[in-house]
Order: sequence, then C-alpha cells, then structure tokens
Amino acid sequence: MAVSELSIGVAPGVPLYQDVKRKILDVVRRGDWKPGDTIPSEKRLAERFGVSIGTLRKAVDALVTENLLVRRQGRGTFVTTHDESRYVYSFFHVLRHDGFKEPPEVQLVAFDRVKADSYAASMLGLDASAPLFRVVNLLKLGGKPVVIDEICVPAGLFRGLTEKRARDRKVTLYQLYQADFGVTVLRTDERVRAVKADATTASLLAVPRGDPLLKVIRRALSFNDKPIELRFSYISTERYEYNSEPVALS
Amino acid sequence: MAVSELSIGVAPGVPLYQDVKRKILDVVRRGDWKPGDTIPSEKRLAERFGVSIGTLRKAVDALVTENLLVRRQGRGTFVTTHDESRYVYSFFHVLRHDGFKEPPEVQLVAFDRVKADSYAASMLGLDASAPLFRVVNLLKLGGKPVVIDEICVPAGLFRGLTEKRARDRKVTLYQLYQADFGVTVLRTDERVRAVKADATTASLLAVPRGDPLLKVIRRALSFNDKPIELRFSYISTERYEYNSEPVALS
DNA sequence: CAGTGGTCTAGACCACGTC
DNA sequence: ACGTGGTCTAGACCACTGG
Repeated sequence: MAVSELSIGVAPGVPLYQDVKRKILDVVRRGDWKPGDTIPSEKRLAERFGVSIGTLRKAVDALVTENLLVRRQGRGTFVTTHDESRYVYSFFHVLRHDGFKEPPEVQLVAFDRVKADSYAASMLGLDASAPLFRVVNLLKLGGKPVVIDEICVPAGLFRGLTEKRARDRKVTLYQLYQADFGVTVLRTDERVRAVKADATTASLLAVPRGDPLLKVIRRALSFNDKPIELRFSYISTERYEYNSEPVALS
Repeated sequence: MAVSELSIGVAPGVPLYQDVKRKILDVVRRGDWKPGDTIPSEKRLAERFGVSIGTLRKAVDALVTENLLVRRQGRGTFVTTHDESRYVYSFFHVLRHDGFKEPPEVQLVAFDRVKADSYAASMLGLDASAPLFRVVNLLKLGGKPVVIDEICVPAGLFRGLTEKRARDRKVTLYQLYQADFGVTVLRTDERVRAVKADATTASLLAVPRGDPLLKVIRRALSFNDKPIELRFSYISTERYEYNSEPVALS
C-alpha cells in the first residue's frame, strides 16, 4: 500500500475511530472485501490499524448502523449483500391495507436507452442529456396489477445491461445491480405526490383514467450518497398502501 | 425506593447495560426527571447503578438513539423536550417541490368529542366507542391551504382539553401534549394512500372535487410504543409533496 | 474445541461550556 | 478552574458458532 494505514498523521480533531471507519470503508470500496465476504476479526483489524479493540469496535459499530457491515456472533463480520432474504424487499414499501407485505410478481413492460432530461440529470448528478437505461416494470400483487415502476439508471454505471437481462433476472433489481455491476444500494430517499392516472398508466393498472394514484419519486444511493437510480412508482392504493418507515424524533 | 437499583438479581442472560437502560427509563417515566431536566452526570449515575462508566454510557447511548435523552458536551445530558427548535417540525413531512420546509399556518376548523369507531379504537388500543377528542385543522403553506389534519386522541389521556386551548396554543400540538398533559411523542408510523377529494375537503383546500389528494394515516407513539394519537392528513400535492424519511437497508 | 463477536471494567486524557 | 460529556486503552470474561 502506498500510504500506511497506521494512525500516523491523522488530522487533528478527528476522532481515531472515525479515521478507522474511513479506512475500512476504503478497503470495501477498493473491492478488497466484496459483498458477502467475511472481514478479518476485530482483534486482527485492531492490530492492523494500530488501535485498541474498543476503538476498532466503535468504527465497526458505525458501519453496522450504516448497513455496510453485518455482525454475526460466533461467526464473524461480513460485508452487506442484498442476497439475504431479510434484505430482498427492504426497499419495497407497498403493503396490503392489513399491513402484510406480499412479494410482487414483476413483468417487464419496456426497456430502452434514453437521454437524461434536466430533472433526471440533476437528480442523478449527471450532465444534461447523459445516456440512461430506462426500465418500465409492472408489479402484480395478489395476481392483480398494483404498481408501475419507471426506472432510470446511468448507462455508464451499467454497461452491458440489456432488455434480456432486465427481463430474465431471477432476483430483485438491486441484487442484479450488486451481483452483475458491483453497485450496492445502501439508502433511498423518497417523495410522494398524488396524481391522476394518465391513459397508459390507467390501462396497465386496470383502473379508470383519472383515478388517484400515488407517485413515488425515489433516488437510490450508494457509497458517499452517490445517486445510482431514479425511479418513479405509480401505485394504485385501492387494496394496497405505501408504508413510510417509522419516524423518530430527530 | 422499594427495590434496590443496584444490579443484584438481574435476569441471567440480560446484558447489564440493558438493565441500566430500563432503570433510567423507569426514572423518566416515573417523572423524577422531566422533559428539559438535566440528569445526573455519567459518573454519578455509574456509581448509583453500580456499573462502570463504559456500561453506563452504553445504556445512555441507547436512550439517545431512541431520542429519549440528549447529550450536550460540556453541559450534561437532558431529557428530550419538544420545545427545541430542531424538534418542533420534525414530524411535519410536507415540503415544497424544491425540498424547502415552510412552517405551516394552522387554523382550527372543528373541535368535538366523539366515540371511537372500531378502526380508531384498534389503532389506538382502546375499547370500542371509547371517548375521543377530535380536532380538525387547516394548514396553510405560503398563504394557501395545503393540508387538512383530522386528529383523534383518547379523551382519557387529555382530560381538560378544550376547543379554546386547541385554538389558542402558541406552540405545536405535540409541544402542547407534552407541556400540558405530560404526554411525549417519541415516534410515529405513517401509511399513505391516494384518494379523491370529497366535497368538504375540496372546498377547504380550494381544489376541484375529485382531485387526487394524499391521505396520510399517522399514529403517534409514546413510551413502550403506546399509541396516543391517530391522525388523517389530506394533502394537496400541486405545489408541495410528502417526504418520506431516508430509508437504509435494514 | 478454537475462534468469533458481545459485554464489562477501571481507569486516563481531551474538548467543551460555564462561571 | 471546574465539571461535563467524548475518546481511548488494555485487558478479562462470556456466549455463540462451527468443525
């Protein structure tokens, strides 16, 4: 390594554990530890970074709360992967009115390559008219259409994505992002509006044109809050609803 | 005190710091430390509960992440109050399309005493037809009506709440709950649907009848996730939108 | 059984706020 | 100057997992 990982030359005023946290993050980003990997034990890491176990644990604690690492007692600490069942639908917020979350049945409706409009470019942090892949999915719940997803991702990040791969995947899109393109979704932000169903959306969802739908605008973010996806979801809330995560005083 | 707070007789398998956390919680719930109070220093608390400072800190850490306590370096640790400016609108999720949060101008539209229907009773954990206070507010943003709030609270928890007090308050409703009734809102859960504006809502919001509105169903929770409020918000999203909190992989 | 993370101790020293 | 929370150490022992 070019620069020592030992804690010589840390900026003054920065807590050691934050510096250690950043160094662990660097290793993950560099790809030395990949999603699903076990990372070295806390004892080894403490030696490697030249800090006490308590400090090393504090750094790992922070990464665990940010969902970059997962601890399993007796086994080790792992880099988060989307393949674990508990994560697979953690970003899917459409539930039955009784609160039950059904797994959606996904149908690809459209796939194309488009140029970013100014809104998409600013939301994704790209130059205007940057190339995007655009995927439109229809999600059925309980056998009936409930959600239309319009998904835009930078073509540069997902070189080689094709209609066939988007259609034939056996996993969620975010699992595909991670497994095939090394892109990990860590966070999303979402904003919700109520809109009237336009003609095409209404026909896909089998509701009258003009019916009220939720429009959810989602950005999916990776390391350093880098935006990697912009998604518009149109949701019929006749039998389902959008569940906001519990909010605590903050 | 009837039972010693020292850690004799802790259930086996329960970490000490969780026991300490529960004991601190008990003191707050008992009202010995009220919202806004400084609690004793970490050194004193460690002595009082017979644990090391590290363990005491871990208990306080947990209560801080649950927003029951607030630490301020050099000053002390405080019981959370809703009066701090950073908390005042933390449960208000209606923002301008550009992401700016304006403080709402609130007008009381109706105040009455009603019996809980079966839905409200189950959401609030009450018996059917338990007495409720019902408050209807109109919220203006940028001078124009944007939100109708219909708020239901158990009459038993808010004895003495009157139309005048609901109208004349100089603070948010949650500050009123805490200051006048000792009820602290710690968390909310929210579910969102899209609905057509009915006649009365449409006229209050000055939108055409049948226009799409967000309907947000919120429960406000206190200690032990006890429900203390059920609220229906009808939101016109022409110029504003509902902002879901950022969601992380979980 | 060995190795992992989880808990806990008993200090030390630092950074910050208040007086 | 003093008291507060914030960081950090260098261990010990416990609980869980896997071979």
